[in-house]
Amino acid sequence: MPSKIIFHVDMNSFYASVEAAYDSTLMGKPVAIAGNAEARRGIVVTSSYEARARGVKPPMPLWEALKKCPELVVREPNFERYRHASKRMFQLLYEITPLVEPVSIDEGYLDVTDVHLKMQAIELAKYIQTRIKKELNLPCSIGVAPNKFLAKMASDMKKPMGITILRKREVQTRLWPLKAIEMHGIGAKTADKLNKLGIHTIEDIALSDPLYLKAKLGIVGERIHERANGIDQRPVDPLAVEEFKSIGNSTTLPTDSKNVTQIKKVIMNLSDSVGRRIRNKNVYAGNIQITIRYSDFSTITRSSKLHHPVHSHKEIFEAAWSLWQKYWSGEKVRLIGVTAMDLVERGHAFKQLDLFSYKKDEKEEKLSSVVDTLKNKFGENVLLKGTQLGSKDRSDDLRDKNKRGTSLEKDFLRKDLFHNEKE
DNA sequence: TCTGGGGTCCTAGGACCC
DNA sequence: TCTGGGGTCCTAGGACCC
Repeated sequence: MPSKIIFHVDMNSFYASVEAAYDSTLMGKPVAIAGNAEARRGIVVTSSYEARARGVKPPMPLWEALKKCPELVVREPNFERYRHASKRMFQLLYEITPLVEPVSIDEGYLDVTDVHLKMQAIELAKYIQTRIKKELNLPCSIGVAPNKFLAKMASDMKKPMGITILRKREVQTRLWPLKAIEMHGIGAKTADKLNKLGIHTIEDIALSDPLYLKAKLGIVGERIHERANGIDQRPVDPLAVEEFKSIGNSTTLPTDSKNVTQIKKVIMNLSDSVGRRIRNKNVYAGNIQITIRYSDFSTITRSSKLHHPVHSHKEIFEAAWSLWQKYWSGEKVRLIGVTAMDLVERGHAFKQLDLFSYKKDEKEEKLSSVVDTLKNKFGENVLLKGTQLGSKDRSDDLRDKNKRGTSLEKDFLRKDLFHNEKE
């Protein structure tokens, strides 16, 4: 199979950059975006490069950031603003190809294998980066590679405003020297485990026996062994963005509390908000979950399957409240969350049999409709030879069963996980 | 004055069924 | 003479990411 050309576009310090683009007096200053700023209970979600130079980086608690850098300019997040900037950024990417997979508010993959412009990949990357800078006044880094994993690793190598090409044959020289924890998908816990096994670098992972890694780490072990060797078969999936599995809201209280009246109100508000969000998406919840975090940060989740899927804030609240009454320990609470799970689309909420029929070609239909939509929007000329119609991968099996047919137009860039970033 | 809020995927145990 | 071996569903927690 001929190799692909995948881009990973990663916005630099996205929230802080958007704020600076919006208010030019922030340019060149140490800026931090942090929630809960008055209560000083928040964390730094994003910081400008000037702030990073003084040691202020996510996810540092705000009080600590201010100690390090007293002249830090602190802004509360303005998601409206960030979603708008994000939408414009992705629109620009869709002008290049419909094979765009947004993964969060500020990053996405592009499969540009079949984009035939009279440009080399590097020139195309430069073109995209320049346009985003010129038109939105926002910096980004782009990784160029034969698959998603390598593209992601590449985009991390030069920031801000970097373009990095990572070829398969360069994996040994450029990827292998990195520490294990720098691999996308390896966090603190896994890095710890690996270190205890004497595995410290990506090279160590690549050269380990895959069966040994699998025995120690399960499927994660298998996966990191492949990735360390530069292998990643996941296709760029432009439809992934509309596949919701859960929708939830949570909040940290201004101060820890065991005041039931106050907490009841909070649960009502969270239920309202979750209800509004699932109604906007025309889905019903078959399962409601609450999250309780106590003062000592210990966190429990409790959920229960409902007899029939629900839609209204009242029903969501009732389910959440009864879980609370049943499971609250009586200790002071720090955070409360309410989440809708087992989402089913409107119209399918009261029957289930059709889940296994006529889902087969849904994905292809949807992809065609994306292509049509984009053609209407941007014209024929920009696109496309072999789009991924008929491509087969993991999404042909289990995941299709859960897919829901919400309106692509409406939901396209509004996936609500598009709320946060970290770097 | 510790540690936000939005998600996904994976694992593991028990209930239940044949 | 104590009892196999599937499989699915449900629930809870953990790891990870932005």
